[in-house]
Parts: sequence; C-alpha cells; structure tokens
Amino acid sequence: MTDSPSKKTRRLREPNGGARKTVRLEDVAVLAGVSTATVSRSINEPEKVNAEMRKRVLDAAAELGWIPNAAGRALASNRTHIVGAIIPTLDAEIFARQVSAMQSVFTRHGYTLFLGCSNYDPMAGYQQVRAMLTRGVEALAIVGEDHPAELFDLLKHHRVPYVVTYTYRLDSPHLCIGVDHRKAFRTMTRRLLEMGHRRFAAIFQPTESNRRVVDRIHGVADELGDAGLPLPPERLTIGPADMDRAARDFVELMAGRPDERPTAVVCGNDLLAIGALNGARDLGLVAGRDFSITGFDDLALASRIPPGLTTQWVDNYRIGELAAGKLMNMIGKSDGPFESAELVPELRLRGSSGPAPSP
Amino acid sequence: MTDSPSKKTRRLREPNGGARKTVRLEDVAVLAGVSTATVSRSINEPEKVNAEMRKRVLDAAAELGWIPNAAGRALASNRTHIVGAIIPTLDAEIFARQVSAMQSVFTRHGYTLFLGCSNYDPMAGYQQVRAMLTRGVEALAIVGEDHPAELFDLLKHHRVPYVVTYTYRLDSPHLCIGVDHRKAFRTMTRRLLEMGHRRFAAIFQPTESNRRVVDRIHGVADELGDAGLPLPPERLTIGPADMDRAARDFVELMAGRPDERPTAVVCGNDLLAIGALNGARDLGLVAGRDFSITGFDDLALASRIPPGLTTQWVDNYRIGELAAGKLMNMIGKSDGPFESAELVPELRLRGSSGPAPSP
DNA sequence: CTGAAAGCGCTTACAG
DNA sequence: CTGAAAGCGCTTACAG
Repeated sequence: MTDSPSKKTRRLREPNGGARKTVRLEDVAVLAGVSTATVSRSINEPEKVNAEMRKRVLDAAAELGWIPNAAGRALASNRTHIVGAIIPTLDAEIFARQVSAMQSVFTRHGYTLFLGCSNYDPMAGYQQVRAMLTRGVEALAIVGEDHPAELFDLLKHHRVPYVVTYTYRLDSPHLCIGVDHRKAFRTMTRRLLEMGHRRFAAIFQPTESNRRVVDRIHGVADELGDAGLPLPPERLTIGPADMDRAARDFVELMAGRPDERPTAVVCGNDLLAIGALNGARDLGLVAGRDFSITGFDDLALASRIPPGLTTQWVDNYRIGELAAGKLMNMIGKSDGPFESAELVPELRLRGSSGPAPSP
Repeated sequence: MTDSPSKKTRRLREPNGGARKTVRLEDVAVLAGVSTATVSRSINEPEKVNAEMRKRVLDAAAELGWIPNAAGRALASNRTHIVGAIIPTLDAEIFARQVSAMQSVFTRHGYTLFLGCSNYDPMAGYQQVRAMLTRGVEALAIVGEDHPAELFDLLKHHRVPYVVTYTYRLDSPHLCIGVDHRKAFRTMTRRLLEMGHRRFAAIFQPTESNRRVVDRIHGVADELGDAGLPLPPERLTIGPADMDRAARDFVELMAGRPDERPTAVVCGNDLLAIGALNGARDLGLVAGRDFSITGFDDLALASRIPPGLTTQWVDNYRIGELAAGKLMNMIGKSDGPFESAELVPELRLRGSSGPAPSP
C-alpha cells in the first residue's frame, strides 16, 4: 500500500499535541492510500469508483471524522448547492409554511436554503438578493412581484433561475406559483352577492409594496362594479393588519341606520376578520345573522372561532413544494420551457356568512 | 497608470460576444490599475487604503457590477461569515420570532443565517448540524437541549461556539438563553393555589424529545406536591398539540360531579387552552367563573378570545437578539467567560382564571 | 500604503 | 478505474 507522505508537510503532522488542524480531503486520501481524485469521486460519483477502494475511502473518512469543506467544493466545482428564498416576514404562518416545504424539498436534493426576510421593504429585499448572489445561490424563490426592477435584473444578469411565489397573474413577466388574488376576491364577493347582499364594506391591510392586497381590493370592486354596486371610499378602510384596528373600523362602518349600513364585510385576511368579529360582539351584532363577514387564509383559528369564519384556504405548503421542485428542475437547464402554476384557493363557507338580513 | 494585462488570459478577454464570464476581483484590479491585494483591502479594510485608490477600486467594482465570491473569500480567509440556527419548526410563532431577531442581528454584523428545522426529530437535528459544519458555520444557535450528545460533541470538536435557546436551566452543561420552564409552571400553579383552587387537571403536548414540556409538567406537579395535592395520572392528559384534542380532553376531565371535578386546568400552551375553552363552551361552562384555565405563550389570540386567557408571555424576540449577540461575541474568542441568561416570563392574568368556585 | 505570490480545500479535464 | 496537476476566487503574511 503506497503510503508516501503528501508533499506539503503541514502542522497536522507536528510531533504531538500541536494545535489540531482541520481534517481535509487530502488527509483522507493519505490514510486510504489513494489520490485526492479518488476520494472526491467516492463521495460525489461513487459509481465511478471500485467498490473496495470506495470502502477504504469511506472508512478513512469516518475514522478521521472528515467533514467536507463546502467552500472548497464550491470554488472548484462552481456549484454551491445553495438556494435562496426571500419572504416578507417569518411572522406570518403562510410564508413559514412555504419555507418549510421548500426546506424539505431542497434537503432531499442535497441543497441548503438561505432565508432572507424583506420585512416588506423593497430595498431590503434587493440587498438580500445581492447578499445571496455573493453566497452563490443557484436559484431563488421570492414571494410576490413587488420588488425593484433592479432585483430581477440582477437575477437575470447572473443567470440565476427564480420563481415568484404566492402570487399568480396571467400577464406577469415572471414564472409564478401562486394565487390569483383578484380572482379569489371576485369569487368571494360573488358568493356574497348570491346570498343577497347589496351593501358592502371592506377592511383591508396596507397596500404599499403589496400588490396582492391591491389585487384583492380590485377583485371586490370589480365584482361589485359588474353588479352595478360601487364600493364607496368611506366603506373601504385600509390600515395596519391589527385585530384591534379592525374592530374599531368595523364599529365605525356599522355606525349608520340598520337599513343603511353594510350587510357584508369583506376583510383582507382572517386576522382582520377575527378582529372585526370582536367589534361586532361589542355592538351586539351576530355574524351570519345580522351581517356576513369573510376573511382570507383560513388560519387554524378561523374554524374554531364561533360561529366559524367564512374564508379561503391556500395550500401554501404545496406552493413551497412546487416552487422548490421547479427550481430544482431549472438549475443547470437554461432551456425550459417552464410554466407558471395557478393554485385556486378553496372557499370555505362557515357560520360567519349567510343570507342578507331581510331589509 | 499601469495597465499590464493579468498573466492568465481568460475567456473573459475573448474577441467579442464570447460566453460572458463572471466578473472576478482580478478584473476589478485590472480595471482600477491596482493589485488584487488592494482591491481586497479596499473592501475589507478600507482604512488601510489610500482614499483616492479606494475610490478607483470602488468605481471599477461598480462599473463591472462585481459581486464578490463568498466561497473564494471563505477558503482564503478561513472565515465564512455564516452562522446557523436550528429550530424545531417554523410553524410556531415563538421560534419564528427568535429567528427574525437573530436574522436582524446577524445581518447587521455582516453575517448570513443558515436555518435548519429538526421537526422535533433529534437525528434530523444532528444531520442539520453536520450539514452546517460542512457549510462552515462559525457559530450556532439551537433550540433546547434535547439533542443527541454526538451533536454537541461535534460542535465542541470543531470548536464551533453555540448557545441553547428558549430553555434555561441552572445545571445545564450548555450556555443557555431562555426560560426556566419548570419554574414558570410552578409560578402559574402557585397563583391558582392562591386563588383557592384545590382540584387540578392538566392538558399537555407530547413530551418526547421535548424536555421543556417535561419541565413544565414537573413544575405543576412540584408545586402541587408542596401544597400536599398530588396530580393524579387521570387528571393529566398528554397528546397532540391540537385544539380539537384539547377540547375532547377537557370535556372528559370535566365529566365528574361538580364538587369533584377539577376547578383549575393548567395547559401546556395557549393553543391547548384555547382548544379546551371550545370544549368548555360545549359544556356550558364559563371560564373564570365555573373553572379556571391557563396557557403559555400569550399568542396574539390569547388576549382577544373572551374572556381573555391567563397565560405567560416570553419575549422570544429578545431571546433571539441575546443569543445572536452572544454568538457574535463568542466568534473568535475562545476565552470567555460567557454566561447564560434567564428570561422570566411575564404572567398575564386575564378573565379565564379567577377564584375557585364556592364548594 | 502597496504589490507579488503562495495557498485555502476542493474538483475535474486529461492522460494512462 | 485511477492519479498528477491545474485551477476555482479570494486573502494575507511578507517584503518593500
């Protein structure tokens, strides 16, 4: 068995007790009595290596407790096996679920996830993308389209494949995996119209840097417009996505005479709807009887809060899986074609909505 | 201005239109007419470089759109500027908040976060740590102590500083930043005893690979024991952390005669308590009057659900900040001393708890 | 303050 | 199937 010492003598070989040095691939090669090329192949292309030799390598690696150095690998192979994801915030279970799903897909493929949060700040998102390019991400998932053009330019310039998640729009310039939010809110509004509602109000979260919210509002307005019912500005409140604020807005919206005030309140998400329900309780109004109210997301809570919140559920785990799967396919394949995928939310009718009260 | 071409001619310099190559530090050096060392210093140690020269470098970098390659940097400097965090799951807002906080601290220090989820599987956590060592994390935050000894051995062997978060125990072998869960549940139980409760029940989540839950249960049992009140096994239910299951368990626990059934129900967290409240509604029992119930976490919902849930709030954002700050201090400094930090949860008394019912 | 040059730990044509 | 050797893109003693 050849046991010629490696050419470069290193601190590793110091007499005894010298500062322990990191174990490198070369050390494994020496112990196994093979070349570094063979060690590398034993790990990355095992089928190309003689079985006995491979075993010797693996044993040596285990004995030395060798842990490969990803930076070395990345530099030599020009592959980092890193992919990035940028979400607005971790404090929303919808995005957390997408990330969970992506994690599990990426892990299965031997990829590691770099996570960035933009906190709904477009420039922060841009900085994150720069940082990720530095890290050499091979692909990127990013929530929504509300990002500076420079961000997408950067991605294209560096040939990093990416997908936009959560949002789906037919005329989007990006590969999208998500929901058509405008359509979703048209659907919900239509349902309420069919229940006989004619006086609508809406409680929404902030629209800045969040086209999804804009689309949702348009969905409501479009559907009402088609029915010849405008949504007057004073019946649409926009403010912090906060339960207490929603409760206050609800109380205010319901201030008028019973035969004039809204009978249907479309909320931008479940949190706002649940907040509004608290406001209703204070007024002594019963959801599903005195008025109807709807949300979006179907949080765990939505079905548990009496009388149950009518809302729409989006399979965000699936979005994450699809996005990650698509990215794995796109890496290395500049061809395509790769197609967007629309996920249709599931309408979940519960007690909070019902026929419009008589008059 | 010296403009000698770099020695290695590369595809970059191909006549025209050749496949565009990545811009490297060397390209910046050539354009700026300086050595690679100067480019490197202009970025990493700007104060050591003549201002005019630095400007030339920065301009050249901007003109070429150079994005540094982290793998090259890591390999040359033996510093990756990556730190890892391992949490059980992203689907819990407490961990998501810790991660958010760490992200922002790390970003501020020029570090990037690798996130791993163990899904409460100790071996998965171990694999994540191995992957992170491959990536060269310089430090690691990990939720809880419930991990295989090999995991911590690996960290020590590779001299990677780490902190355990969320949990704090005086006699823990690890640097901890978190809560003494046993003490927290003793406190809660004592409070209920002071309100006159004598018949207790408890609804908890699974204990496996989760010492925190074990500690919480012990906290209840210890405090009751000190008061001469055992917690009989049939009054302690353990099962999935699921609202419906908590509701069912609650109904079952309350099946006995009014003068025999529990008057105080301590739940392992808010989710279980809110589920149990749903069960109470079905039974026509009013929390705070007919019985008392408590949670843990103080989810956004806890204060909004009538009559308000008595619970304990933990500043998980602070835990993340402290953990990240500590890790930033530990990197490079093998000395110390570094101390654990205990965060005491804030007891939040709300309507769901009250004096024990008369008989 | 600046530069020439070695080297970080891997992978991968290339040759055998 | 295996090995010798060049090279990936940076940083950093070292010398001036």
